[in-house]
Amino acid sequence: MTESHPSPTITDDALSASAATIEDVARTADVSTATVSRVMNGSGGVRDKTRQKVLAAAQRLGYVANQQAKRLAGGHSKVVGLLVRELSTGYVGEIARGVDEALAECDYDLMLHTTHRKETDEAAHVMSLARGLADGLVLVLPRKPGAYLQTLRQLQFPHVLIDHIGLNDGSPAVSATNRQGAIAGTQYLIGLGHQRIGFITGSLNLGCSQDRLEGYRAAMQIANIPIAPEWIYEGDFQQPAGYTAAHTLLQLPEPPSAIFASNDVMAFGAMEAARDLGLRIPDDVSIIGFDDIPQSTHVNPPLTTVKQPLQEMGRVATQLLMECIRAGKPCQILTELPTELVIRQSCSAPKARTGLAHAGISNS
Amino acid sequence: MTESHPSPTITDDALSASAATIEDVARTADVSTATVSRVMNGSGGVRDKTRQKVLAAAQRLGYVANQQAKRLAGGHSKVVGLLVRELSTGYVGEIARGVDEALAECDYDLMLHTTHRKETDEAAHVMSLARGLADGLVLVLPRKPGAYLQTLRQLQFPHVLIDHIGLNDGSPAVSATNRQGAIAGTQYLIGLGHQRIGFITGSLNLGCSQDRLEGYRAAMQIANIPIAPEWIYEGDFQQPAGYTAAHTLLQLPEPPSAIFASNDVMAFGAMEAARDLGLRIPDDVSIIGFDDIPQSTHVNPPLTTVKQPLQEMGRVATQLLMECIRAGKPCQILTELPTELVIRQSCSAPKARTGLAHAGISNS
DNA sequence: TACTATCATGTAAGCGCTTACATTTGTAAG
DNA sequence: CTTACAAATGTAAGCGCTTACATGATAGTA
Repeated sequence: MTESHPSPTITDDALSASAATIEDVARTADVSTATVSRVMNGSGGVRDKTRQKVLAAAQRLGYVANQQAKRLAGGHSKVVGLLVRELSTGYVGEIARGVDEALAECDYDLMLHTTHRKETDEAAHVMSLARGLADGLVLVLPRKPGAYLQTLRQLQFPHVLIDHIGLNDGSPAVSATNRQGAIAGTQYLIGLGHQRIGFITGSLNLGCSQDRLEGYRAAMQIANIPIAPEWIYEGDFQQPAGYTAAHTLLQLPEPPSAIFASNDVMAFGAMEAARDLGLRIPDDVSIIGFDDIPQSTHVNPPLTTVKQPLQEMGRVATQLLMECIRAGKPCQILTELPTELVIRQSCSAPKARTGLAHAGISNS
Repeated sequence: MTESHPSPTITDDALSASAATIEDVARTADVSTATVSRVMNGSGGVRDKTRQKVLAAAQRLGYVANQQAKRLAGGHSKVVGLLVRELSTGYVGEIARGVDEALAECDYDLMLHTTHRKETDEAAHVMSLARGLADGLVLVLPRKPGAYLQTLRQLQFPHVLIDHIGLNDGSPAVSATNRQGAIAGTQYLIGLGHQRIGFITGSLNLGCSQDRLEGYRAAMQIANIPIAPEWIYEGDFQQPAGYTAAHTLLQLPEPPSAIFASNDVMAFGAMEAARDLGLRIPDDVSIIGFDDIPQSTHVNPPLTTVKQPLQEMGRVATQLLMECIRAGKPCQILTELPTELVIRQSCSAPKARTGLAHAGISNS
């Protein structure tokens, strides 16, 4: 296709430019392709002298096996697919990093697919990954897994979910102790003396959002603090939602003295809103997040948050996946990794607030 | 290997569990595989009635083409490889995002490979991507491209470099106007009244680092300000280096009143160092970065920086790549995208000259 | 009605590899 | 020096797809 016209350097091309196949190596080493394959894959049963010969030939020709052909012929592709929503937030980045590291250890490659592109294609892409491209799949916070999860299971295709919607539908999954984390965060706030605590939820169609909300509720109930309905604001894990939520909450007749955002990104939004309203953090309002993404250390003030071991989640999920691949079928395990309260400087005991005298409407 | 023993549910398996092949579809639709292929690829020359029949069959069987086979048989894999160092810094994330978006538009998939794993394997992986896995390659800040870049060119394998080491060795590349950016940043500092300006370089084996350093030098020279050798500190683009550098610079007998870090991450380190030394930013020391990664807005104070259009670089590189793929060979283009000074709050006039120097800023 | 163009389909040869199985070679025992 | 068996190697059949080419169907023309 690329090279059809005769060129004066055909011989050269054949030797260097166009890629060497297993057959070229076989010919050069004067053995069969089977032997070359055996040598390249270390399958044994090859005399040492022959092995050397083949290795030398491969080296000389710069032979690199064609992965597609390899996979097609029944081998493994040494690729696992990673399905994420997008890569801009630190959240996914951290998970991806964990996945990548675990993969590196077993010499696998990563096929990344972001679903924020077109929601509709998600299923098609998953299937295409499963149908030949990858040996396994890690799905982070899948959007609409209903469409393919069952197929994946039917196909016995190795896959692991991270932060799945929460239904135990038989696929292995790893997540964090969301409920416990939310309880810890809320109790910390309560311990500081807060009574009126606002809560910004994540997308409520996600299991983890539900769990966090529930944790908040549980902690409040344990402390015997009734929750005013208007304290709970439905967000979507995006910064603007955090901003709007906090903006609304803080202008309530009796505003909360602390705000618990279901993830750090929304907490950032909340901080922005507070600042725009002329409120100091944590003096006028305490803000706590969830996730502990890298940025959390850098914001001003550094954000107190419930740490999710993101990287480790990726890592564990991948290791689980490798086991599935080895076993040739999904292993039905649900793993929960512990969350941990990371105390930084965005929370303090509540103080009498001066009020909203000057709501400076300045945006950079 | 996995399934060799006869199972009692063979028929069931064939129908639902094990994946449908083109042959299954052909049989179901009562046509040849060639026709199915033509339908699935929209190659035309199929009667409408037949098309419907095939489509229906495919639908019913849940048929998804096997990419490996497709690619092997001469088609395109619709995959491009993305080679990056790591994914933790926002820098790569932004680029990857641009790449991903551009890819989404042409319905390509992304194969991610991080080189921070093992430097030695870089070449092998590149070749394995080139040998079948991908249709093209985007290389971000490659470590040791010498080993394979030439091969890639010889193979006429479509590839584009981002932030390449700077040698114009014939591969298409996109980068930012590093020199110009550094000049702009330095001149901004000078305009504020700074004379003693420290500079933290990136890894000096990288072209972009050289260019930025050179830009700094040029701007200083233009302003006729001699540079004390100790003002220039060699960093490596990592936060700790920024910390150490600033820590050292700020404890000089005559410390600089401003520090220009070659990337934002090092600027964050510098800010940390300044704070640890009890210095206020920007009152006691001005700090400026390079890149404008997402975090830069969130740090305290928000970082003034030279923006590199990271996302766009990824996007442009990808578009370039698609052209190469279409053309079937690398197009020799060097693209430079403009940098832009983003003024936030980490720089001000030096303390000693407060009030005097605010005039020279040309940016409204 | 017979005879071409023209279009729709089928046929089959690979793509580069793995692997079960067949064949050859080497070797130790009879 | 056979004989038998294990180890090394070769043979060839796919894996699921694309695509040049062959074939059959359809329709237009004389």
